[in-house]
Amino acid sequence: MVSIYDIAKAVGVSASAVSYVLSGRAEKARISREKQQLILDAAKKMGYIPNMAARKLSLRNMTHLPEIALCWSPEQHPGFLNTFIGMLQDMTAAGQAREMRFTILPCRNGELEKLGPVLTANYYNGVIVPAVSDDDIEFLKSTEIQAPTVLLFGDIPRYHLVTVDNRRTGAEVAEIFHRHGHRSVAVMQPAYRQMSVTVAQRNAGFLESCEKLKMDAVVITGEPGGPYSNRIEEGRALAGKMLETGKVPTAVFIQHDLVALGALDVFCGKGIRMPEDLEVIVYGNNESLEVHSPSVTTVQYPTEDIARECITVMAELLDKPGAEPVRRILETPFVFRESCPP
Amino acid sequence: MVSIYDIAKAVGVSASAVSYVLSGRAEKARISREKQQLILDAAKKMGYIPNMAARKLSLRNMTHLPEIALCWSPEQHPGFLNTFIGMLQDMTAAGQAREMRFTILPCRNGELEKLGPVLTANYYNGVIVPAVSDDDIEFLKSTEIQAPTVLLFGDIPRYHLVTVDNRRTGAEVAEIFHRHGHRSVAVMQPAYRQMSVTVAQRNAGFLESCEKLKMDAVVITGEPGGPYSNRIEEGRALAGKMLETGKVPTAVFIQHDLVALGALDVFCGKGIRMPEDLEVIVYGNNESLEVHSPSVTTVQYPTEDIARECITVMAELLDKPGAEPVRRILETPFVFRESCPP
DNA sequence: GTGAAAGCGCTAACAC
DNA sequence: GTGTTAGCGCTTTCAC
Repeated sequence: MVSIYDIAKAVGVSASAVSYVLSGRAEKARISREKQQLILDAAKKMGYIPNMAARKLSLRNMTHLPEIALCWSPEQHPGFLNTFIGMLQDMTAAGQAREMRFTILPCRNGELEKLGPVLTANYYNGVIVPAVSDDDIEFLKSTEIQAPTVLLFGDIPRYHLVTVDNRRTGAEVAEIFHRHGHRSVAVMQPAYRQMSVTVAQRNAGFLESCEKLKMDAVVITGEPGGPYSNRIEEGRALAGKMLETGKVPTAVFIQHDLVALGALDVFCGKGIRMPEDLEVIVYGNNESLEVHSPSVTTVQYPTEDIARECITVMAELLDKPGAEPVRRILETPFVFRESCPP
Repeated sequence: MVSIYDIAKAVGVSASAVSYVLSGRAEKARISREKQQLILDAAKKMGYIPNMAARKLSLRNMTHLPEIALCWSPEQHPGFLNTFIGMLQDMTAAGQAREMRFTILPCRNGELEKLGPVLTANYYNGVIVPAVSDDDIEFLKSTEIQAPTVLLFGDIPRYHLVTVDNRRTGAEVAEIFHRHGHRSVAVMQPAYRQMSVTVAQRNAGFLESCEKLKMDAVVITGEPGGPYSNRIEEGRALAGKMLETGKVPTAVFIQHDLVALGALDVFCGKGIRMPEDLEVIVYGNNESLEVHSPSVTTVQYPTEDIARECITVMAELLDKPGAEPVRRILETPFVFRESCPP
């Protein structure tokens, strides 16, 4: 890394001159025009990038805020990040949580391991991690993160946890279908490069309950790398697959909102009436499920609650570190609509 | 701010002992159990929060990445943040952009001013700002940000800009309506706490073209603080408002995807046929507009292109600072569907 | 106009 | 086991 000293040496001036020029306060020290240009050119040529850690450290007037790493995969729940930022803004504005700075560490599902060095280097005052796949959980288990760490999924005793009970959600959907007299049901889910543990848990909960309740259940899954350009297309394909099943189920639990939009489109196109011919429950928050015709019964991942809880827990942990690991299991509300009345 | 020295003094040990204990390397220095506990307790009681700037500075083995501030308002395009992170991940993985760290500075529309101190303190190697309201633009104009700064909206000559031509989009919609023989049209937009400049620009472009083309145009807008629980409800209300208009327009440009979902729901409910009775073009990316019945013609905010360009520009700026301000105006593609065929 | 030097809070090598 | 000390890269005061 090139520092102001390197530049100073190259140009033949002192480090402070470089500092003045590069932080735009040249006139304050009345550095000569030519010298300024020399320094600027050298900095550019040498690829100088100011070291913010050093800058912050020496800027004593500014209070330093805790820095939290938010590991994030774009494959996650797409609206969560936005909700999270909104909640942070609201809570700090209302004085409900101390101020913090969130830095996003992008990371694909299953590739949390790549963040290993950053996470273990104690670079952040806190860490928020969605442990989305088995590999991620494995990695976290084998890694000792010093900073207070809040998991969004994946239960590891020594870390804090803010999550929902996916298995129970799956089971509840099965119970509703059973109560409605269905004998043959299905669960539909898109393909994941690395199986998402949350999907797998809901799936397992659903299938277990089906077995207990003596309902036939088929699993309809996309193929990783299948010929779908997006989740809606995948939903269309999966709906086709479901309708080709020998005994077409009379109720289906669709685990992804966009997949649902595609599948519903196919169902409607084939004249399948919902809920009369087919009851549908969707796991997802996409607002359009509300205005769809028929309107769609959903189970919601409670993004706002999760975000609020996450921020609260993190804020508390910063103030009293070393607290006993917290486990907050939040409610996943059912919103009953036409596609599957209560 | 309490430092390890404060703790050391309070407990009566050396700072290095405190450092060892608090960063979990107590056994490495073989600090006695009791002393560890003493230090831990004191840190907790005194509300110690490690200063990450100091930590990073002294951890010499780790390379420091440029830190970019991403000012963000949750009222923005909701999926953009996610797209942005995905794009960042993809581009750095593919070696198309140097690695960077993005820190999110939450900030409501029109309240950019509150970030003034952070932005002008040279705390970040780069800044990305959506200047969404007139107040924001005013603030940016009057502020001198040293770090390379990329605007997502709002044209300020000394900063870089990656954006779309909203005025032209509005004009193009009007031209399409005119070509289709409409004489009476409408533009519909939700309420904003602070008027969004992008909405205002599309609005202006639309109205100007309407005037030029001699079409009657009404503006249907939500009231700030109106009785809508969400954008879909607001769309329903606005649709009602539109239908009460003396001369109901035969084509409408809806500036928000969720508002559109609400409005379309009302139109469908009233038996209004699209496109026969009413042509609809929506500004928005919500996927459900594709599967809506009728499917909806949209103009898309090109999130992926914007994100890619933004990252590219920022990466280049880091390597050669002081470059001439860049202006990248990206295309907003029309996707023609049933609600308004080409 | 310019450079030397102190110090921001922390880590880690080293001496005791 | 524990304390001393030398930086990390930068800003800023102060002497020249």
